[in-house]
Amino acid sequence: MSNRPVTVDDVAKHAGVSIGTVSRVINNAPHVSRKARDAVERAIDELGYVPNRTAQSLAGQRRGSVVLAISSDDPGLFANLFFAQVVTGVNAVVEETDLELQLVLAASDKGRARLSRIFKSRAADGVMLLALKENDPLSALAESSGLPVVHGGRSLDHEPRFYVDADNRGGAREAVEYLISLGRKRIATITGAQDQHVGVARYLGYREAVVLAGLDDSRVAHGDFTETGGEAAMTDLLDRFPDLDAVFVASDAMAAGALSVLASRGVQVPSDVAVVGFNDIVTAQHTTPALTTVRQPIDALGREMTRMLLRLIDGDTPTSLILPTSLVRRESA
Amino acid sequence: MSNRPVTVDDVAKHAGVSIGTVSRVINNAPHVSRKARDAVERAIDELGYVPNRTAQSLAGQRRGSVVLAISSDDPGLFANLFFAQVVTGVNAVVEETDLELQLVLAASDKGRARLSRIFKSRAADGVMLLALKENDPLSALAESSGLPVVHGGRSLDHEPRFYVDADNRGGAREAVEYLISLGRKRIATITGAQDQHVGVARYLGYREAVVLAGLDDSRVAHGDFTETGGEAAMTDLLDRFPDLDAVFVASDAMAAGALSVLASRGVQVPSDVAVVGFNDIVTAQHTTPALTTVRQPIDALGREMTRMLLRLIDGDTPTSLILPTSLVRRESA
DNA sequence: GCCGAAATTGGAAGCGCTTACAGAACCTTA
DNA sequence: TAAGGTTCTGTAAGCGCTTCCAATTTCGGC
Repeated sequence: MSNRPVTVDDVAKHAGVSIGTVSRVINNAPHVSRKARDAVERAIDELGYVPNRTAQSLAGQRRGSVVLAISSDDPGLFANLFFAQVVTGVNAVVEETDLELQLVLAASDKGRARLSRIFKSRAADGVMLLALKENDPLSALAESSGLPVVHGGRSLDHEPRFYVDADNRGGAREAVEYLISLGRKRIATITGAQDQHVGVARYLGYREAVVLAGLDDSRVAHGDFTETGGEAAMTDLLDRFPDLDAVFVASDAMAAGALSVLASRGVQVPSDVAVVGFNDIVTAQHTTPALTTVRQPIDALGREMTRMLLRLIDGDTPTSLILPTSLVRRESA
Repeated sequence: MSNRPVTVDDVAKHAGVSIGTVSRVINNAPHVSRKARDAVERAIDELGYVPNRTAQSLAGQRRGSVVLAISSDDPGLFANLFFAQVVTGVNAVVEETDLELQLVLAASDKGRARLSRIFKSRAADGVMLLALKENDPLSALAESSGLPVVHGGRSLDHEPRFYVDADNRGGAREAVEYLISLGRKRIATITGAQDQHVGVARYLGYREAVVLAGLDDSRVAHGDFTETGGEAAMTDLLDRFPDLDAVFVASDAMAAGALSVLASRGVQVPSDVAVVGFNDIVTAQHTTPALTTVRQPIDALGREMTRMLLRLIDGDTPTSLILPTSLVRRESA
């Protein structure tokens, strides 16, 4: 066992060909005779040769890696099932290629700086960006970098060129229509942050459904997607609209908060007030009562983002995608 | 704006020095005069130069990246808060360096192959391995690769050279001692998979506490860490030991299952039976009643693994770490 | 104001690969 | 069988950087 790793030269020598030929075999480029190819492949096997990615990318034009970047202000945000699931989906597709997956959590300035260096120095073949801040300077940088960039979700200020998003508006609308079909008439909503596209879209879905049914859309409290935010909003709602008979909550976390407020006030769910959440995080199965909610295809989001990025890298021009949601009926509505 | 990225040569020319000097400045190596350093730094600024990582690692000895690998058989496993939190911790430390973080989910053969290529071709400066299978061939490969490797958790068959683990045994023991301090006498346990170190360690902690207190340690049902496994085990326990007054459950997921069985049998928690879980996943706050559980410092696990790896890369010899757990008291005990 | 040692610098040789380019080998056709 | 294509193959020039070495400069002490 030599200590020095095996290189193309070793393979070339062993196979009795030139390094050019070895390289062609590795990249299965044309213009290699059957005989030469066999010899090289045997040599690779016998020597246990593994190409040096670094050298490949320095010499060639592809970097050999894609990055998944999460840009937000909340350092704890990644500790969230949502991202874990996105990563799973991304990985499933990346795994089929020989690309490497690089993760960048751009919650801090350091993280952001790192990401912008990647853009500037084109240190990857492409980037998937989950930009959670509105007006994220990174989005602009990403677009102008010339690197293939796929966005997860949209933002209020700017529709990215290529993105994959869930049908937040449609999902919300479906949820509310379901409540209506249950005979509920005084339907409130707890919205998510209204400075984010997702928050606005779900609110819009609510209004759309309520207004189309000729119902009152004024029972609104604004939340921030967190559990405590949900508690506050539910309390507020109950105080202002004691007559409400259903609530569409723009996230499961907020819904969990809402449920506990409802319970502590002695309000029966779903008999007195029906509750529907959004996201279908695991927790939704364990609330009391189990939460009826809108499921987002999160791993599909990851998968489709990655597929889209790969096509972009290949020079294709994919079209952005809106993934359908689905209502998961449990006990709360 | 030229299209060609700025290189050392450009900087050297602009600063009126040689590329050797530029390189020294970049890597802040000694033997550079104040004057030269200033000139180079100014040039870097003015030109917006960003070193090409690929070239750096090809020329130098460091790769510039570390990998976080999760080796398991369950493709869905990563979609688990545990990993998301580990990643958060890892990222926090990696972010302080100029290393890149590469993620490898080695659940499939492809993933595993990828990981072993990394080992063989030393395509990273080091790897953090969360090997969840016992007897994972990857562990052996990792050790023999000569690359710095830090393990998260231990395995039954083999104590890794460098690892970070939670104090599973001590945490379990503390949980059971707490139940004892509550006056419970007939304490059962639902164990985790007994072919994993973590499962065995928690079981050992249970026995240690129970036996030391002179109580009976025979009320045991084996689970598999899943919710349904917890349900089955709880049912079994209730049938075999109708007199039990407490259960230490080796994971929160199983505890959730146990709680629902308890509820359906009309057993009051905690008055009839006290329940303590392990892990403190988010769900633990939302069960009914809220679950008393042992918290693992998961992000600390990620952080410490990374610190350990960095030291290893620097040529130090760190010592393995066992991180303390803490009991989180909620309503179930 | 001179000497040797130490600090600084430039230049060049790679790192392991890809990719023209040009030459060699092999087929076609007439 | 020779001309004119094709298809292979080897060679060499980089990719952008680090680092070694030798050359140059600087500097303290006499």
